[in-house]
Amino acid sequence: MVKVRFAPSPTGYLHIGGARTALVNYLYAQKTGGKFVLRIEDTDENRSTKDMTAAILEGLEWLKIQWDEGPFFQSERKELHQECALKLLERGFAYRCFCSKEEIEERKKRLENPAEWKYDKNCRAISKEESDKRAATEKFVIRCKIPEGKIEWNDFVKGKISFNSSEIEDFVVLRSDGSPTYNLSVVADDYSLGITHILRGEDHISNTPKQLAIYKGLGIEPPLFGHLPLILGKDRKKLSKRHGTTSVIAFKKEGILSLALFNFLASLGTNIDEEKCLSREEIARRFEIEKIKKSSSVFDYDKLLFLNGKLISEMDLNELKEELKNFWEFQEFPDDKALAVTRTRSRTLIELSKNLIPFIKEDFEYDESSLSKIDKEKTSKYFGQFIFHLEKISEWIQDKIEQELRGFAEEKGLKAKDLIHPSRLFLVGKGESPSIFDLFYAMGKEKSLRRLKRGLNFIKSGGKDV
RNA sequence: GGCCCGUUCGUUCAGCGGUUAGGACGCCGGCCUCUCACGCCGGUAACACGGGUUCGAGUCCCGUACGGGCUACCA
Repeated sequence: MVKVRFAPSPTGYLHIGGARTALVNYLYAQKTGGKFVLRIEDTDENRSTKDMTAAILEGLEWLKIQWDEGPFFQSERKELHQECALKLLERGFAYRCFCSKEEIEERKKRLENPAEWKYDKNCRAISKEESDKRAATEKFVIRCKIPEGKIEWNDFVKGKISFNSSEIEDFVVLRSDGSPTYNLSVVADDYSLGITHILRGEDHISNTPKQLAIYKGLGIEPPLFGHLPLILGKDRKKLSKRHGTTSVIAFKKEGILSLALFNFLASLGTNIDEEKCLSREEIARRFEIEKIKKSSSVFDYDKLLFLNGKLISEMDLNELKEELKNFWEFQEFPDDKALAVTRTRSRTLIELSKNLIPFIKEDFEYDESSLSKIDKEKTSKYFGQFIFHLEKISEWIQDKIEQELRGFAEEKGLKAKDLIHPSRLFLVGKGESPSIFDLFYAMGKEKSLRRLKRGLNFIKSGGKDV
């Protein structure tokens, strides 16, 4: 059975790149009926925090990327990792290295090009007896012995990838303080958890030969590897957790819907529909790991907004209401009619809620430029009568309102616009809104007339609210 | 610098030896119209370059250029 994992290190919020990796793993597990494991790689004492762990879980939960097992914490599995290091040592695939950091630094500096430094295998030659003896009194690290030849694997995203062993140094698997190093922990955990496929960012490609060496040293079968192209920012640089604006939770706060982000992430590098939002189930059904692109893609916020806007206009109304609640700060909640006329012109929940405010809040301000555009003279002269006409309407629906408005305009020799524009400004405080008749209808007779009267007073008093 | 990976419109996804190189976002224009959106219609725009292989190459191979990743007793 397929078993995959997402193994973030809690040194920052869940960002877009991590979420994408998690998503691909999740989708692959869903598609194959396998299991998806969550493991927190919190072995970096200094940088890992509980808060960040919680933040990552929050991000995953919000996106509804559900894991089947875990979260496991790498920091709680140190003994296992150490056992593996010892086993490597016993089997002769690792050795103690007594070189101090200073000594290494010294030798490195002597190189014509220190950047090309790789551990010089100085301690590989030390005999077992001597090593055991020195171990009692000296500090040491354990290094993995990289075998001669080539290390290669058939990456199921990238195809065949090959490294020359000479390019890989005998890296540290166990530090001088006895703590395991990343590559060792990963292998030990992936193996003990029974991970069958490792799907991770391509920034891990260079770790793979090292991990393969450990698998070999341990005498165990390695899983299959697939390296996903990275998601790049507009500058075509790796999108990283250092870019605060890429945090998943930040998108939530910006009024992006979880399903929209889910769709957007799923569409990157895959042939999954990007014209409209699909359900999570449908995405999993369509997901094909073999079709993931080899090249990286740029994060396009406009596309996300498009998807989000589309979802807002088309999703189930009750669900939309639930989502909106997180962004709504007034006691009274807008009704279905108000939602119906504003949703198609809102790309985020924040926009939606802004568009809805005039339906609830009475004392909004009038937009300066829209205010300057209306004819104050005509408005003062005719609006009182216009309001009077509206008041007479018994059945408050679009057709009747329109009939009345146009009729009144004609009667007074006005253009419909002369009534529509001020009405719009008085109803929502700005120059843009749904169709005026829809707006009147959605707002209801009572509220509409109250706003109209307030507006008229405002104009008559020369710009003072009364 | 070294090693690894990549390269189709500005962005994104198709195309998997023979296509007028297609869709979407964005942008531009039009329709609708009371505004802004939505929607609909139309337009703009790409196979990085050079060699091969082949009757024929965006599709296969090799270089070059460019881009990215990694290069810790971090994960």
